[in-house]
Amino acid sequence: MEKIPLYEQIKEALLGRLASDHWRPGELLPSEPKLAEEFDVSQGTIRRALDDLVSQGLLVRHQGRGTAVTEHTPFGFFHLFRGDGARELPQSKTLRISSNQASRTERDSLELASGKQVIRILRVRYLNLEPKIFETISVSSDLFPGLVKMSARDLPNTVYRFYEQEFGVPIVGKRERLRAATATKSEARYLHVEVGTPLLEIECVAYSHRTQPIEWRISRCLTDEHYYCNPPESA
Amino acid sequence: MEKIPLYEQIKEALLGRLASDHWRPGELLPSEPKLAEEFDVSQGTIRRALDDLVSQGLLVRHQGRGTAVTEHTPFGFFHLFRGDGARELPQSKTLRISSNQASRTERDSLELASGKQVIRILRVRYLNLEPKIFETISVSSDLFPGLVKMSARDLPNTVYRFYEQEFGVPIVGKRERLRAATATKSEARYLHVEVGTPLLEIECVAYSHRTQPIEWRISRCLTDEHYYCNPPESA
DNA sequence: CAGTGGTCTAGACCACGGA
DNA sequence: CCGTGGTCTAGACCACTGG
Repeated sequence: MEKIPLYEQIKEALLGRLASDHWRPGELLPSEPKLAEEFDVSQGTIRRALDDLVSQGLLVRHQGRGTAVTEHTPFGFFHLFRGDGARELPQSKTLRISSNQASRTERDSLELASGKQVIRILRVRYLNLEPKIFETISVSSDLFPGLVKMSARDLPNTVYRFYEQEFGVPIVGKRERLRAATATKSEARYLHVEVGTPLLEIECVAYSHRTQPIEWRISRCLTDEHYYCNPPESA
Repeated sequence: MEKIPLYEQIKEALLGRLASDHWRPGELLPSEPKLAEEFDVSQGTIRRALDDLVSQGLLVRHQGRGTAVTEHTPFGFFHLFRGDGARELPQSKTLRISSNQASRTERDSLELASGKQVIRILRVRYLNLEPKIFETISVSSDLFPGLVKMSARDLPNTVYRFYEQEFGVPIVGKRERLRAATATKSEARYLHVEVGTPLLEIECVAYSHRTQPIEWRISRCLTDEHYYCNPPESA
């Protein structure tokens, strides 16, 4: 028999509601006394559950106002900084959106059954108006119906909010792997550098609640004027 | 007037004892009721302070045993993984230990006054017996008296434990910046690759308690068979 | 077994935000 | 002003560790 603490059960219940869009990002949750009454536990137990979700980054507390679902800023997940430490929001130009049979790597990363389809997005991202990142994104076709028929022009700059608003798929965590690489011919063309220029390769799997993988992404970045920061800069 | 919560004051007090080596790594702290009595607060307040320090990675709890000062494993801070996800401990060969006037970058990173001396350590690190990392380390001469007179042969494989045990300087946090680079002539020689081979450059400032910078390090890594992982793999 | 941390309760008072 | 979360208390019972 498993012995699961009350606050874990409550976390799980709240997680379910968050995942199913029961509350929208930015929306206030019921107050702690309300939740305590609903789950028939003490306020302290509710606090413990909420605290955990806050430290996971899913909720934000505001004294005097309430506890709200986190609104993910475009910055939240972007780890590239300018040499002087300033943050800069990338502009994106989507090159192609296509649908394909998932490759072995895509199936592994996204935990897809063999034979499943994925949607691939190819884009170039600009920092300070200069092309700095060449990026390929893969997501399951099942989770994003109709995405493949979108025009490249209509794909927004930052896709995580878009995933959430258009397809109800929230991105709340990611795991990244970094390597050094060199520019291929096509990357060199898009990034205006020579073939063989060193690039920082960031392979990223983004997760929704409960660690379900949603998106697999490879970003190949020019780091002549930027760097990847861990942990992200405070400012 | 500042209003500082009790648990923050207690954290600060405990932090002071940790920094001054009042308790050794691995050693058990007094129990929660003992600490509560000593600080004249309730056990809950002590728990809150300890919880915070645990989540900072400074303490570890063991139900039924007690709360202990974290012993930092050599793995704790090493973020390079093999392609298959396995962790591997690097072997190190120290090439040179020297003392120099701190450069501008070193002064900035280590928050040193101008004119201060630093000790520089040059080494090559091996993964699976192959040279994979070329590393330069800088620390303040003031904090590590006598280090410069050590033989390169006697410098241990992993230096953070060494800093703590020999000089009473604990490393409890770090900030890393990553870039793509290419091998210089001397790096190419030591790493057995060609000049221009892409390298992952990790610039790292390591901190002791209360965010005092202790060590500045640049690691230039071959990532043909390894990657940098964020967050670190669970296993 | 005694002592530890882990969970949970019920209450108090405070600081802040918005109406 | 009221309702929110933030801090703090005092106590209960449980689960685990060690001798």
